[in-house]
Amino acid sequence: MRDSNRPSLEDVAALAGVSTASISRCINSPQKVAEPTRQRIQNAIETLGYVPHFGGRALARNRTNTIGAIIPTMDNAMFASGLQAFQETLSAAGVTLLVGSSNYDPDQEFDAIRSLLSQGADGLLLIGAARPEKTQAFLTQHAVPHVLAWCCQKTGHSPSVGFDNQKSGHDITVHVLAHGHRKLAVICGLREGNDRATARVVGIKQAIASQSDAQLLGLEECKYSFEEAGAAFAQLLTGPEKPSAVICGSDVLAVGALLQARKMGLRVPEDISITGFDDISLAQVTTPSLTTVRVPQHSMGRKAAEVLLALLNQEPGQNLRHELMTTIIDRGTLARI
Amino acid sequence: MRDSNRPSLEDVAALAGVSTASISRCINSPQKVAEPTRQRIQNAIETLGYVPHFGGRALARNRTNTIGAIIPTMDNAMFASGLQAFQETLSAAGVTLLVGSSNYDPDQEFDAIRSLLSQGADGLLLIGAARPEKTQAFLTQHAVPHVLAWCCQKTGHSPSVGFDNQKSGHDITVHVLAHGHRKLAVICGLREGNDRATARVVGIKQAIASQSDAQLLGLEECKYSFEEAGAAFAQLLTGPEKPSAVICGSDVLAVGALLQARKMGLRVPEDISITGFDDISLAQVTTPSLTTVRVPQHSMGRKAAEVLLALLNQEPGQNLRHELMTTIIDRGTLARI
DNA sequence: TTGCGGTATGCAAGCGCTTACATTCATCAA
DNA sequence: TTGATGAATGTAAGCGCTTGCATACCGCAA
Repeated sequence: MRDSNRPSLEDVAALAGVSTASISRCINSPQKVAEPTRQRIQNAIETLGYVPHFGGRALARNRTNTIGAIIPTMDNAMFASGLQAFQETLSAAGVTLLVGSSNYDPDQEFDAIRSLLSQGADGLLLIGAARPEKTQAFLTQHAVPHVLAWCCQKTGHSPSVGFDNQKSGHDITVHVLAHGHRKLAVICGLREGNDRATARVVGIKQAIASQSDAQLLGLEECKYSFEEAGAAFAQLLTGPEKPSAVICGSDVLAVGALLQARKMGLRVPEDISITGFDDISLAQVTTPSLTTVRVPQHSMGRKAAEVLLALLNQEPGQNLRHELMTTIIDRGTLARI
Repeated sequence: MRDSNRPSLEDVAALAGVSTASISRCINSPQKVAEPTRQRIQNAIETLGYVPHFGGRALARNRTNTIGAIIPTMDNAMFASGLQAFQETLSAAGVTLLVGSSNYDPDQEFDAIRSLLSQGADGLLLIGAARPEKTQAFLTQHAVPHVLAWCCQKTGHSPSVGFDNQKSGHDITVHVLAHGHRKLAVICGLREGNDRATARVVGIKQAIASQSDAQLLGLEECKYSFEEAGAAFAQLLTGPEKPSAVICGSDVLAVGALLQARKMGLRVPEDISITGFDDISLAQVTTPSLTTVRVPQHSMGRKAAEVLLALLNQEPGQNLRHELMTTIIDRGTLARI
């Protein structure tokens, strides 16, 4: 789009025989322009194939109609469908999505934030609530409109759309305990800088602690990959006491564990139970399919977009904290003892 | 970022005691500015927390350093990891990614193209080669730098980075035939407007045709969902003759078929073989895991970004057509007869 | 000392659009 | 008929940045 013969407002104005102001009005608030003129302008626009110049517009309006989202990764499906819903909602409102990824690294996230803002993002979608002081300060200093997703803020000042990770971790654990399991183990993602993973574990531990005869035999942290999760699973089974259930902080981890269990000749759930978290499409596909926690990704993405748009349009009286509910999906990897 | 107290170049200039031109130079080509001045400017920038204004810059330069990608959907993992690699490569070059989605609909794709361009995208990533005349004309008329991915163009004038869908469809079919299968059936995505799906089927049919005693018992088209694929699979088994192998145009379809087969009490691959396409993570997770065609998503995404960047920088002598190779991954859903 | 070449910096003209304000013109009540 | 009113349009001043050109300055050879 850098052909020098790109038509400008002026060209359209000349063709239509009106001033540039009228063209601009015709585009941005058509009702301010008389019908016949509007027709003439429309024609001129079409014959020239005129498209408003983004930079000019952004400069004059001081607004880009662009929103940035920074997600840990698109590689696994953990965020994909939430992001898809987010994008669709924005798109329907004429706003475009800029994406950046952080690879679960706070520094990379900070860079991505700066980069997206310098690319003109009017607002941001961020995952989770925990971030370094530096990042937080930057957001505050620049008064960046933003919403946090995949988490829910009871306190703090950022709008958020998500669910209570700790409670969900607690819930699934209670569910596992209710199935009679007493010797548990946990596989979770790297918790440093990842408040969702951290909160889930807190919830899990809490539930275990409140059941006097239950014990946590081991906890392994690893990256979100089948291989690492498999290794973590193997590690958990090296001790003298074997867990009867392994609670995983994500479906990706659970699937890695499941695959490894099979490799080790363990039957799931007869020999050992495994639970996941997220309910991404992987979960319904394994054999047996995964008992897991369903996260309402789609509605979360949509709602997050709505909140952010409301924020940008300064719509008053909006509820800026949305807590969505997770559900336990009972499938085949959790046995009753 | 629309706080009125956002510092501008002028503010920085005042603080540093130099002209705005020097600041601009200091940012864009530091070697043109003497060391002590540069120091002073840097300080000023930091203390003010100055960030260049995107619109101003875009206007003056007539370039946004932004690239748009329009993919059918992020919902399933089919494009996610390619997109991730694309984004990472762009990001390393200081370019930001805008995303749009088409839902496999040419009209939506056209809208997305216009929208991304009007958002200032310097170039575009598009999936596949087939698009309506209208869209094609638009791209040509506006001289939009773009690269096609997930396909490879032998002719035509658009740069492309991808693989030969037809050949890959042919290959997997030959592979199936080599396992002794003679009664085949196919499940593919909706082919209208989807040249990848179409080409794969062409390749499949071609391979079947060249083996005189092989026959194609049926072909079902459906959306990329487990449910629809399951229904398609069931449909294929209603005829008097049953296929011994079902070739699927995507892993999502294959998994849907696999799930349905199990539901119908069919053992895979003993009673019926199933093959997939794409090798997304789903494929290694099912039981048995999926025999499929691996698409080099990651290198495709990276390469596509490289080509597009070269295009934008007018780097000469670049090879603008890249054909990557697919590989057949033999896992557990294809039996030898 | 003078003049030259080269480097560091400043000046100011845009880039394409939006919008407050000014102008024009038709309409209508007094 | 006249002045007030308001709708439709035009005028022109920016928005914040880049960049070609002009200027100032320095060191050095003649």
